Amino acid sequence: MPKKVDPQERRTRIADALMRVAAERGLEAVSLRHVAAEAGVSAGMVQHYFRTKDEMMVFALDVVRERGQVRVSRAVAELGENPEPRALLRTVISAILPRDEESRGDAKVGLAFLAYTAVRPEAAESLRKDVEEMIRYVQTLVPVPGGAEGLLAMMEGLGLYVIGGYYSLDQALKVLDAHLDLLFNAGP
Amino acid sequence: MPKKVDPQERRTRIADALMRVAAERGLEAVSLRHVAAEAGVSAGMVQHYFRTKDEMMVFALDVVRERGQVRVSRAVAELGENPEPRALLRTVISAILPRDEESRGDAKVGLAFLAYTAVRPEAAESLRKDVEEMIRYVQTLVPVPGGAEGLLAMMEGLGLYVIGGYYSLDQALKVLDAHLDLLFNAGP
DNA sequence: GGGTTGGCAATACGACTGCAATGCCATGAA
DNA sequence: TTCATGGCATTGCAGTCGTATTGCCAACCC
Repeated sequence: MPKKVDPQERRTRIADALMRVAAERGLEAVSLRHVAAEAGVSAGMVQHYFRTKDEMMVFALDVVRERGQVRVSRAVAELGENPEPRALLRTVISAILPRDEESRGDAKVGLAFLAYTAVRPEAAESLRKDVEEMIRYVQTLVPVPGGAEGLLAMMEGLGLYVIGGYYSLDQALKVLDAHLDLLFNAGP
Repeated sequence: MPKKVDPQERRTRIADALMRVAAERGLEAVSLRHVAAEAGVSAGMVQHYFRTKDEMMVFALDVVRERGQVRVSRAVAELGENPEPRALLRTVISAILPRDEESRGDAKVGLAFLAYTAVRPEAAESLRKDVEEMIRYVQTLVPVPGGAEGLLAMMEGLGLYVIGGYYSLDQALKVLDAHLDLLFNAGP
């Protein structure tokens, strides 16, 4: 067995290229050849690591999700032990909102994938699991009934608006804080 | 000058077909030939009314926006004169959320266009105007500072979740009502 | 050091794309 | 009736797509 490489590394390398293409030119510009060119490899190699385009897409989607989770975990870790629910929520949500160029790109790609899965429900499962998990998690932190779902919805919407350039990140955070005020003053 | 037809009617007819294709199979399945087939006309005719594909897309986007505005206007009209701000907001927002199959399709297409314009800022202008107008309008109705932006963001997020199938429309409306409770009890 | 095998490149193929060019045909003006 | 013209259909073209196939090449085992 000759030439050993790390397939996982190759795959994420390719997926990274995919995400750059998707963030800059949209998901519909994602083709084997474009991704290969962006990754600086041959189209044949892309095919070697992803037997089909859909396989590549699903993998890339997973990478986006994972990077998001890492961002959240890191932000939460910086918060120390036993943080207040409100501070925790703010940290989690502001870690999810598009902050720098990387997370902005990820958000764009995520949006594109959302539209993608809105029509291919079979590819939506991993997204679905994430969202439901998130809802349950936030529900344990929000003191107002029905408030968790609303807060998450608002988060998504704020993300949309930030991507679209309607709000800056600062404005979005102000709106978020105002809403947290509402939630945590109406509580006990 | 022979055979007079109504070009506007033809164009909206084609745009309708475009939207059916996009709602069922995604925006990337929108091609001149598919749209033509769906509309039951020849591909040449589509080309005759839209010199380029982008022209067709932009037109279709406008149709989606317009249909949304009509839905809102109708719902508001049914409300009678001088409605309470809260009732007005609830009516407007629940008219925007995906309700029946038509508005659900429109929402899917809108989502796809959002991803589309996230990468083609030049096509986003009409969307942008709509959003900003909406923000200003809602600001006149919400008694809490920063509450309008949050409410709209929440609306967008709820729309996403309903499209994605995470929430039913009823659940989304419950969440909306809970949030309106918060807003209008915290106010004066 | 020959043979085997994993890693990758190159090519070919059929389907599909957006778009331009061309042609037919019915109509209304002359 | 003739003919110019707007409305539309057809066809062709150059390019890109995803995928299957094939072949080369370097590396390891024996």
